Amino acid sequence: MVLRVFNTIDGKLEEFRPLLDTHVGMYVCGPTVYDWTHMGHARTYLAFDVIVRWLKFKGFSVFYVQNITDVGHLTEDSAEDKIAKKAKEKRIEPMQLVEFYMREYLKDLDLLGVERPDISPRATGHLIEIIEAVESLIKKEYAYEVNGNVFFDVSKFEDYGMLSKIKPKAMLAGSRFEIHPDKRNPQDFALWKKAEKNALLKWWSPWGYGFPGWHIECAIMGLKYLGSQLDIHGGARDLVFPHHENEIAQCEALTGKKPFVKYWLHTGFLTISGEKMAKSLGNYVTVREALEKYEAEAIRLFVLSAHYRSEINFTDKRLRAAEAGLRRLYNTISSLEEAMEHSVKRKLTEAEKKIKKKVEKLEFEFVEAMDEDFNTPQAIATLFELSREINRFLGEQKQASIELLKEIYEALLEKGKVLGLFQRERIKKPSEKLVNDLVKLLVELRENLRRKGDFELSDGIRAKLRESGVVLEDTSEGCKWKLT
RNA sequence: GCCGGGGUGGCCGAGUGGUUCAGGCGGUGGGCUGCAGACCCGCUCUACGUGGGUUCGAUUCCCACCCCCGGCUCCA
Repeated sequence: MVLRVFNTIDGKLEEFRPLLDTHVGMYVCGPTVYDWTHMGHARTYLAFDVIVRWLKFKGFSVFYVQNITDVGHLTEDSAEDKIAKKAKEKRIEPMQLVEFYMREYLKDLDLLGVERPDISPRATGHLIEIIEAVESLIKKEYAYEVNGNVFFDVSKFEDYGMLSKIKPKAMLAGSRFEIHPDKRNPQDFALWKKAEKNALLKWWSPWGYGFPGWHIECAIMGLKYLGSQLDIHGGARDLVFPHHENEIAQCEALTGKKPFVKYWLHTGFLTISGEKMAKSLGNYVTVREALEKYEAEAIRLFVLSAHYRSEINFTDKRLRAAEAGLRRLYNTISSLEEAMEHSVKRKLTEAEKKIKKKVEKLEFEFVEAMDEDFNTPQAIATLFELSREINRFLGEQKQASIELLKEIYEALLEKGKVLGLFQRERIKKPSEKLVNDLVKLLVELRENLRRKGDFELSDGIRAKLRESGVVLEDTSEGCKWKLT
């Protein structure tokens, strides 16, 4: 079956064919690491995690690059580097701040079960490449230098606006941006910025001390690791303009190869109370906070219960619903595991042939759903249907064929894995608290038996517990216990 | 203002020119249970923003309108 993906650049579904038969070069814009990762970010990375998993499931080899931006991102009001600003506040080295939040970011995604990209290159590790690229763009007359700033001349790039459908002339209409006096045209964007004398983040360049503009780092790292043409480039919707539009301009101007990216994939926003979750709006929930309240796989099920391009609203009710749904799926898995323990080796009965067929049909529907632009909500629906069929089957059968149960079990787990589900450690190690609670319960129960004079049973409990390493001591102040 | 995306049953959320359909959560009735839970079955009124149009037939296509969200150099 063919995979079809929705390409932002022409706004429609297209058959997915990588440039080199089964090899996929994929780039996703990573975070600027100056603060905790929030659920809005997680939504995007979770979506692309499933996209990568599905591509691999389909037999593609995927080379996945996701950058870490650690310089060049400016605040709106003071035009100060976000990282430098925060580092100043905290009185620490900017790269110390970067290192901290980068590690926490990776940890957050690990906790959510997101597979790491193949490489996570950092902007500051590519200053040489960036400077070279800027020089080259100047030489090709796509860029110009004024007072230590280098700008990309948008008027030289004919296709500008092809991704976002924004016309350069119309751009200024609702603009909230103050135009830099050195720009030839208001829509030109900075490739290299002159650094203030006391700037914490600055590097020497042919134009003096400065730092890279926001869009160039992704462009250059994309080219460096994936070549002049990428199969997939992704990110959230808000990156379409200007970030991705500018990447196209820079890369195509630089390499002369079109298109820079074959398939542009963009995720919808995670909202909260119907509004975009964003740092600047202050309405965000960090991944860490979410994980304190909800299990990682419940968060995942919640995110995947809406299509990746749709908006999804973060509410407690929905997370709880996801938890309940997940519990249901896990119940089926447990039932299957239990059934396998007393299954038999024999030919399939009629009922077994029937369930086998149903499972195969639902597996097919799962694949169909995922092939249609990674339709996870529909894929999840087939998982629930599968669960219901299995529950019904197991309820009716006393024993079943071991081969069949194994087959069903593996089918279910495999589909779950593609979505990053059912990875939970199911053999739970008892927590200290649980042991305490259980022993306390037994002790109380035993006290009741002793009061009733049932010493045979109460002594039996004591003996059994001793075998398990729990020693009970009946004292005048009541029963005390300890572990051997 | 310009440009996108969207409005589906109590809540969430897929989908489609037509006959049985999503799916989940919640509620409710029943089955199974000594009870509870899990699980299964049923129900949750004419579900598809409003008004037109095309069509034998539209939630799905076209037009207009209303509302929501987003982008228009901070953003995943």
